[in-house]
Amino acid sequence: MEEKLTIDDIAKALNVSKTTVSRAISGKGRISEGTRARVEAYIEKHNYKPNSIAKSLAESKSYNIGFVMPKDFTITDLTFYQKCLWGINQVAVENDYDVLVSMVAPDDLSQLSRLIENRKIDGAILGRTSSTNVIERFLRSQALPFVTVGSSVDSSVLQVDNDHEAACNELTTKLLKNGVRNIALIGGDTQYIVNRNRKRGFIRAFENADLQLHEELIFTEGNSQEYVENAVDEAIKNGADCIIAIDDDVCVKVINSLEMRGIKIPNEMGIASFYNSYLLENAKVPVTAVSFDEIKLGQVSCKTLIDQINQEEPIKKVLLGYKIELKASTMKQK
Amino acid sequence: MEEKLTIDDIAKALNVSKTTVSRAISGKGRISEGTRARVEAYIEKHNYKPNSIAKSLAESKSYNIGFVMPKDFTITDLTFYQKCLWGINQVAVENDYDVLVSMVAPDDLSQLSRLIENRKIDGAILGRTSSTNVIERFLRSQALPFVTVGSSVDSSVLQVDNDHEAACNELTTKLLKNGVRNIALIGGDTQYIVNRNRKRGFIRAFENADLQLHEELIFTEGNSQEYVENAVDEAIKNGADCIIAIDDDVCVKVINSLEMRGIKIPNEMGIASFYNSYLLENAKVPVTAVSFDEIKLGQVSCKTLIDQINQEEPIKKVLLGYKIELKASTMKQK
DNA sequence: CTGAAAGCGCTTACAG
DNA sequence: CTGAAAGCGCTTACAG
Repeated sequence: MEEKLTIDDIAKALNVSKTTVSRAISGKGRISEGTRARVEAYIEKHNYKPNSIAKSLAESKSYNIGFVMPKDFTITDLTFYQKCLWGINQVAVENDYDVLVSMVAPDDLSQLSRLIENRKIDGAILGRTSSTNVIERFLRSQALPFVTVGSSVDSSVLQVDNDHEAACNELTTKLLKNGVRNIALIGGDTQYIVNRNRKRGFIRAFENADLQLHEELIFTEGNSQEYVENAVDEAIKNGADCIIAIDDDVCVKVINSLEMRGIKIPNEMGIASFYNSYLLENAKVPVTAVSFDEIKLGQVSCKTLIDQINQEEPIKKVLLGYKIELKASTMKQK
Repeated sequence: MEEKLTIDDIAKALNVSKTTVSRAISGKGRISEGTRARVEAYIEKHNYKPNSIAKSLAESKSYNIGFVMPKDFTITDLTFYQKCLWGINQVAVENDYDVLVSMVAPDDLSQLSRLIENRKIDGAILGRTSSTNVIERFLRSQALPFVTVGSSVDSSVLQVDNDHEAACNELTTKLLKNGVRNIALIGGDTQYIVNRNRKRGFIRAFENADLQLHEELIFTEGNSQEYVENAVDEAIKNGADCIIAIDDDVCVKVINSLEMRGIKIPNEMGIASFYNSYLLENAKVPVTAVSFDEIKLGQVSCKTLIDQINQEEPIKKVLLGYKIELKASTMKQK
């Protein structure tokens, strides 16, 4: 391997000053087209790559952003984060940033705080928001720019989210139009805002359609196997004709529960879900589901963050769209 | 927020030189216990945090390691990587490193190469190895220290792996002792070394037991729905009495296929799998499976890498253990 | 045991 | 449009 070139080497070789070389590279400050081109040609030819650490030190910027994800993820979350990360990374790279991963728990922000103390990141993207917004408050106390993926209870926070409320509202409305009336909503922890928003959309659909909401069919305080099984039992007992699962993981549990109880999908019970992930692929019946563009979500949140880091007046709140696909799981056969 | 302290501030406040402060912090070089303690006390009191970027520049080290994962992951992979990452991160932090994530494809090493060009990482951990070992060769050409999680075809590479061959061998042996004879092996792409190793362990079990291996029951060239379904059909046709799935994802597909064909587990067909992940939780029958300690794998590979970065003569190849749990899916009821 | 000084490789006021 | 010089905040030979 050849020795790494420095800006100094280039300056000497080209008989100009380091300042000039630096300007030619960054494009900042006045510089004649001629010199710029000469420098560029030299760089191209000798495959010069600036030392990003030196740049960082001089500019007091790390050119890294942190993607903060919770330690306690479910499998659905995981694929979600992964796709998000993919989008984030794409935009980050385009803007000359790299992405550091940080795993936190509400009671353990040590990893994140270490990253900040060490000045390793210029900003952060929060993968999950909760109603306690501890992480948001922490980041603000550290004066670190950040964006949340998912809505925050704190409206002053930059946030990029799917429009979960509208999505759940539209899904529910479609199902109601399809003829079911006693729709159950199962799963989720209303500590998380995403679940609150879906619930709100669900309730609103009944209001808009002037139909009676069945409170006794709402089970939104858990995701565990036991919780879901129990919810399914209750739903059946209370006359549900359709179940909306809060995510694909819960959906799989619901499907298994129904199967064990000998209840046929869709004729005896309709099923719909959120995310339309890999998990539904193995289901016997194609499942009606809302899907989101997680990669886009990552891209937009990353762009928003970088704009903020660069003081470019980012938009405060962005809501992305969704797609609803009605499939066999909610189409009764005559 | 108060202004960030620098080593210079401390030196002035304490009436010593920067050199001394630096030494007190790093522990390198001779320094009297008294001054060391004074510096330490000051640091503690004023919550001084060194600027890691300046340190990086002075030492030409980034104190970052890259975790390289493939773009084209399956869901099983994903949870695997996640746990691994968790272990890696733990050890990294203990050693003052942070972890950058890089996603690559065999035909697109751009992200990784960018990270290296920008000197953003001091070493890398490869999450997946393939028989083409393109990434290994690339990293070597860049003279970057690295470790593979999983075995490499290139024996000169530092590698940390589960002992897949022994694991599959022991699993197969146990099943044979249990009385089944016509064991099928389904799933996996022998381009990946892990799958080759398992296959080898599988074959060896038959040799050791002096039993006839059924070549027509081996289907190790794919993971897709179609491939697995077809393999299951063939296996049934060829008289299999037990199926070993190459991973939990394949296992779920196998279970679904069997169910659709009305074949009962375990009485008509035994089932066993690898990883024992979340995916098996929703199965109706508890599934016999080999499980690994992915977090440990991450920890060990990270330690190995850091040792290499620090020129501390790491071990060339480490094989970690496994655990086999026999469950209902392979216990015929009388 | 301690310090003055040079260096890591960039950026950026400031002066021309 | 261009350059000399100072600075970002550390580390580390070298000398004492």
